[in-house]
Amino acid sequence: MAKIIPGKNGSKKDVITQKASELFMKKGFTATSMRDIADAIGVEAPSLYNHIESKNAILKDICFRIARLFTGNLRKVELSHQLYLSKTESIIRFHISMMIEEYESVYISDHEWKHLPEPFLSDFKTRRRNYRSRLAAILQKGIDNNEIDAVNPYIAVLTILSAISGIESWQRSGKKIDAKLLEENMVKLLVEGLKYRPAKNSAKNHKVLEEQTGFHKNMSISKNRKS
Amino acid sequence: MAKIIPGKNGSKKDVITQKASELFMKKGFTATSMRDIADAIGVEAPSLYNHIESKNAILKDICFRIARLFTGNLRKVELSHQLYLSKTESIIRFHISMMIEEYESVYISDHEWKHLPEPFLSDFKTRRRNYRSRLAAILQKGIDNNEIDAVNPYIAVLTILSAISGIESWQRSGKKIDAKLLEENMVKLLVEGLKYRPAKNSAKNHKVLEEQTGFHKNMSISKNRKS
DNA sequence: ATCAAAAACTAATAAGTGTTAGTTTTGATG
DNA sequence: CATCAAAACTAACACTTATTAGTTTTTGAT
Repeated sequence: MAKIIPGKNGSKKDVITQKASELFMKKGFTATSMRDIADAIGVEAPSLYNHIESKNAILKDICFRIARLFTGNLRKVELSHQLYLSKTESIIRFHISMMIEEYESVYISDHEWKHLPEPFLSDFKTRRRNYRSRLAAILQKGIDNNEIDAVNPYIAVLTILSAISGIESWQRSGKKIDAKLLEENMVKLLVEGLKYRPAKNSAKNHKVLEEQTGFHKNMSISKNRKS
Repeated sequence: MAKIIPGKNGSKKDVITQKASELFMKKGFTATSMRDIADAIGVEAPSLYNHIESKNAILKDICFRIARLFTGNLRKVELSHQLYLSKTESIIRFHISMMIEEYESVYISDHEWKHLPEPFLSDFKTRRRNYRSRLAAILQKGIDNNEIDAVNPYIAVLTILSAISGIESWQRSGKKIDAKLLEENMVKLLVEGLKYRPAKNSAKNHKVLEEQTGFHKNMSISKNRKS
């Protein structure tokens, strides 16, 4: 009789959750059956129900655990004393490291949350909206403080978060990139884009582009800077 | 007897593909049944097979149509005479406008491609890899040319593409943002992050951050610039 | 060794899946 | 109106789904 062997620091439930995460990520939540999970563990499907409540409950556990981690970090950053740009950067770094260390769970809570059953679905969406608002509020204060350039903070939040959530597909794509290199490059790209830059400093560089290509005419990025 | 009413400029097959796209996006490919699609159109499920080959074929059509559009644009940009930063910007703009105008199809080809049946799955993955490589090559030339700051081009490509693919969740989130505003803000964030900036120009701003928070010590973004 | 609880098993259920076969209805043409 | 193909229908198939019920095996403590 096959059995579930609990890992060093995890219950049998954790073993199931972990194998399920792997499969949810590889095949998607709906396309993964209880039999798939059971097979991967080496056990019959009904046996799983001695440890878990339902397939939906596995998804719920994954999504809400990740949500708690992100919310916990956000609270810590909100209470810290840093410049708003630094707060933003440290949140970005947290997201990246979560994506690297827990990418299966984070991926699932990013991509499969829509299959949560009510009332968890509504709850999750509310928390998600709330998280983004609080992050946008930090950006807004950074803008008011002249640390961050005048962008629409909601668009910036969305851009940043979705940029980071794409790391997963990179993980999977064979060339595993060094984590530190990945983090530094992404932070650079995202934070440089946010930084407030007095107009004079960037004028020189812009000029070059205008002269050579008519850059300013139909595709300037500085034209609508105030909007 | 209910029937499929073809739209102004589309066959009955197009009607099916379009309704299917809506549902694939809202519920996911696997969670959407042929009966769901048929119900949404107001017809019985087997009737669909007078117009389409299979459920998988609907997905295949969606994914490869979008792939063709992106590849077509990329070729055009590659052949154009612009600075590499401008090429990058115009590709970014194309992605954003595709996301706004065809967000259901683009979303599906971004998120549901893994459910493609072979041999289409392998084909799609190859095209995807290829597209990213060509985009990374443009960035690399921009770096060599001192138009783009020295980042890892693969990471930059990934960051940019996934940032843009996140627009969808914004569309859905109620507050539909003005398309032009969205585009300008995203382009600004992403292109500013790429731009080559001689070290001197940004020094002043950096100084402020260092003095106030010890920013440079454990979370500098300029330290590892070479890596 | 005994006994109870935990956890595995088999069997079964009711519902849902994509799809095919065969039949009827529809709509345009002569 | 008659005809014929296009396109709808109903019925059915062969599977798969998550989950429950009931039974047997395993495990660990006495």
